[in-house]
Amino acid sequence: MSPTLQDIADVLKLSKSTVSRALSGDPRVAESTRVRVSSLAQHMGYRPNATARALATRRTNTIGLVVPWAPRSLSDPFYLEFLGAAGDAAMRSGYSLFLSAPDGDGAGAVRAHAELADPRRIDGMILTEPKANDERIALLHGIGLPFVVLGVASDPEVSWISGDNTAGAFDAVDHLISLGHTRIACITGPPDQTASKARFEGYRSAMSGAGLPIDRNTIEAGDFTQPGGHTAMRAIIDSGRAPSAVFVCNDVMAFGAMRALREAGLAIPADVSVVGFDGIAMAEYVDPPLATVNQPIQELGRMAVQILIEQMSGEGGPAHCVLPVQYRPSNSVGPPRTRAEAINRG
Amino acid sequence: MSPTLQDIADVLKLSKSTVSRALSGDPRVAESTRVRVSSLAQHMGYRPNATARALATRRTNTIGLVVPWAPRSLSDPFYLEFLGAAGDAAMRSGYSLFLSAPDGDGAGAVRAHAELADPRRIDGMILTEPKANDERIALLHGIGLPFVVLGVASDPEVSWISGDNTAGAFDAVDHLISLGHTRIACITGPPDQTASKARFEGYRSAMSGAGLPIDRNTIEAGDFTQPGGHTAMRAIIDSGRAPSAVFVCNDVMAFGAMRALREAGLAIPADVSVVGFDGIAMAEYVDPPLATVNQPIQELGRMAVQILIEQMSGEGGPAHCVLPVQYRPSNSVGPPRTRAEAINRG
DNA sequence: GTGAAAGCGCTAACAG
DNA sequence: CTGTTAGCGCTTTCAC
Repeated sequence: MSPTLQDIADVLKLSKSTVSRALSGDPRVAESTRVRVSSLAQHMGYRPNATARALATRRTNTIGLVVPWAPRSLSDPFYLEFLGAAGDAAMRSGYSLFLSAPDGDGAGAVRAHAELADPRRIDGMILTEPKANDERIALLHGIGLPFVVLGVASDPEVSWISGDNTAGAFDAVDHLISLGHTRIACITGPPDQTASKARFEGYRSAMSGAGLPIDRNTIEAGDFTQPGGHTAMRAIIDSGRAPSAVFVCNDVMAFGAMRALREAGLAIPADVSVVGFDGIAMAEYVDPPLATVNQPIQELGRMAVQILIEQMSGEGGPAHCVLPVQYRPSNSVGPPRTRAEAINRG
Repeated sequence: MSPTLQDIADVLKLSKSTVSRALSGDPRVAESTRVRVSSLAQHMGYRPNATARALATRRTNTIGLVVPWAPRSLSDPFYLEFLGAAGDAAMRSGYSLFLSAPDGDGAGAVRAHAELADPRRIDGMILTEPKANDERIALLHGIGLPFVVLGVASDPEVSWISGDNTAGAFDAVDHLISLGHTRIACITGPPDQTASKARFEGYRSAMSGAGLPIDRNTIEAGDFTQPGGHTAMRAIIDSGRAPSAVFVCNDVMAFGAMRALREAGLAIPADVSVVGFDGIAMAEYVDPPLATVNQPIQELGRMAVQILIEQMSGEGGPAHCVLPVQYRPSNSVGPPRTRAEAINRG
């Protein structure tokens, strides 16, 4: 058994109250005893029992995080990176991360959140992939547990942090337009997610800002997975005249789309330019390297934890934080064929 | 405040012990009272306080998991998938996952393990990426905390689970040999990790089994990251005559290697065939699709939890479990150029 | 400055 | 079958 407060108290002939105070830096305890206590504690290898402390203080120093499982099957590197950054930040602030990975449908996810969202188990929670009217948000509000959302939440009372989806999408599409593309397809995320909507809005506004029409046949909803991107791209190709460029709402779907294009015998970017979103490491390593919108993933993780800690301390109102993103061109985009040929002809 | 056992007991004019027993399915309690108790509990929305229970039972129903951070930066989808599967399995068995993501060097990782490995905080632990003489294993043994390793541990007292690294590597390299390759490079993982050694051993034995020499200039150590794979491939290319095939010890390094080959103007597989290891989803979506060794990632996660639960129950000795892997050919491999040309001339 | 005592919510002997 | 009694290890009034 590892030593307890009482063990230390016994040796020093003190009460455990005093030992507790000495260790927690209570100013009322004499400097001399503080020194004696802490050096003995060190010597005995004392480590406070987090469970007992949690029971007494009603604070667990633990943050809950539910990562999306279905249908992404957790294969999106974006989440692993986010998770790592959040975990690291939490640990630095003395918090631990409690992880839940619900399987299956929306109901399963909500249930997982409900199970995890026990104020006696965690002090706060990080939510990902918010939907338009997310039941989970209502649930947490009802419970009264502090939380922060990775992604934009409509309720102004809710704290959230997000990359600038609309601006990033705008920049990406605007670049395509500036290269001369006029027929630009879009593969969106699940329609009910706020990130999907925001990125589509960036696409829409860039298109209409340039006076370009949006052909519904070139808009296809994906599910943020590779197979989803593949299927969506295939549908766009099959729907008739292929676009000269496609804006895909996340990187892993873009990989699927690139594959579909190759299978259809279309070259990237000669026939079709492709742009993704997220800026995961893998994007630089596909062929051709994928143009994408870099999200500050590490920063998102760190800030999410920081905002949550503020929320948990109870001070200040809800925080809404939009982090800038950076469009990063690459060889997956080029001028449309007609234009390219014109240039070649000089 | 959510209701406690005492609240239920008060309403029913029972003692909290009885209520506790009724809820935990103790056979001694009368069927009638059990019904009354559980229906009231349900009605009042009673949820046991995990913290209090943990303090009383000295069991936390929590599993600790440290994911490797540096230098992989958590960008390897293999770990996210493993994490998800383990989390899911844990939850189904009534356990929660406690996550730690140490930053930086080996010392930081060991410290993170030491912090997490508190028997009063978690009941057991899953370790990843074991090294040959891993201090963390000694540490956990010293603490007496049950744990299971993802990867092979040399100490027979330690439970572990692993894909069949050597056989998988052998099959992959053997396939290359059967296509006529004789000069096959190898990019290994960090030399101190057991998985690196085992995969290299598969490579070595396939080569020597076919009577092929191993050229040290074509063996390069990577670090399981994309940039690492890129650098290693570059070094092999620069070292002199390029090999006609390369076996890369994980998929993300293979992506880096493919990029290095392209940058050097070498075609895949016409000039150089590439095989990876792990079977992450992304492998199917690069161009050309990467031949790789499929690990049963989901199964590894599930089994790791299952073995750990057995260890924690104290019954049975250490378990050592090797799961079969499956080599999956794809378009990133083909016959060597000379042979291909010979066939063409046919 | 320090100690005594109560209690966080639950489980686990030990009685009856 | 059920109640009583002790804790699990820590924090936190309230006294002195």
